Amino acid sequence: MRPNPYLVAVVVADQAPIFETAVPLSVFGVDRSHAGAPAYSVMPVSADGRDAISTGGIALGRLRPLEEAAEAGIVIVPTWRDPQDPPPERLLQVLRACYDEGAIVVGLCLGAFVLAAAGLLDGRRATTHWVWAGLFSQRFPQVRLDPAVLYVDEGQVITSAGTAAGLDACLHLVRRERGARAAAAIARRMVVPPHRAGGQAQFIDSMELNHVTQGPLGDLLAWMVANLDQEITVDQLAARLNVSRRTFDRQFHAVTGTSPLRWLLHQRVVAAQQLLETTDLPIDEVARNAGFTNAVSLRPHFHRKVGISPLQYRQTFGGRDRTPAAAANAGAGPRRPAADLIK
DNA sequence: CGACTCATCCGCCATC
DNA sequence: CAGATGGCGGATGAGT
Repeated sequence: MRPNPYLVAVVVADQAPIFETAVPLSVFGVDRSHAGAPAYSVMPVSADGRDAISTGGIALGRLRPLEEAAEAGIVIVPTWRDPQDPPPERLLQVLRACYDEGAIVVGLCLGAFVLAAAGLLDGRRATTHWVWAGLFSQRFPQVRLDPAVLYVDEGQVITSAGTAAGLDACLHLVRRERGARAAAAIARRMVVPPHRAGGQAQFIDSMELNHVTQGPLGDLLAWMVANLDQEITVDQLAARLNVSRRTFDRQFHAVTGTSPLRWLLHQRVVAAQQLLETTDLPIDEVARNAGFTNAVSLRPHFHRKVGISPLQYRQTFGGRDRTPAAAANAGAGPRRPAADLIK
């Protein structure tokens, strides 16, 4: 049987947080067809073969058997109870079968761990909640983790960063499959932006950064952020820690989930975003201040991470149009922590 | 664009 | 032995 592209199976797991679980149910499970949204239907399936107890002890019942996910054209694992807890083999088999039948498989937040365990991310790019990036890359070295972005679209497989980024991924999927108008209709009803620019690193402030990585490497990361306009080579960084180049690469990867250069590049794009928002410096000047040689080298990186050009970004987020949120973001000093913006 | 150069980065293996 | 370290080399990819 061909999977139905308008049927969305959501894998509900016992002990999984309710917010993340609710994200795909809210995007796909509410009929907004009168507002121009596509008429999806949602089928919650049980990851464990029983009712699920979620955050606050709320019971989620009337879940369908896992196997019925085979009918769905989209299968979403919205989160998982604990990244340390291996998913049941049966769940992994079902996900692989759905994939083989042509369904789009989505792992939001910790759901990326489940997709990776099923082998669906091997050799592909993916993301997950930044707190677990180190663990993820350690556990799944065959997956190319990008802990900096909100979501990664690999065609038949999509993964997203933590919590609210699941919304971005779901809306992206709607936009991709059904068009921008359909996605906008849903976003408008949910009162969220149809497309958020910038990656999840914008929600990691320097304090959190040191929290995750105390010690000499944490200091080094802080130093890198403070000296983005300098030319930084990996050999230099290794020398600063008094370890060999190879060991540095390994330690850096274990902590951040990425390689030094990719991490640095991302910080530079974020710095450029901030400068575009808060200053009127010419793009070339912005590029140099963020550590790029000129505007030409900034552009492709910026576009790849943010999705729009630096100039478009300034026109959208910079200048006099200061929403309260933008003003809060634009302040000097460390960026706001994730909680303030997501809650 | 395409060709070229060079740093990066990651698997592999020896060593501590 | 177990685990961390470091050197080597080749594929990759960024910059010119």
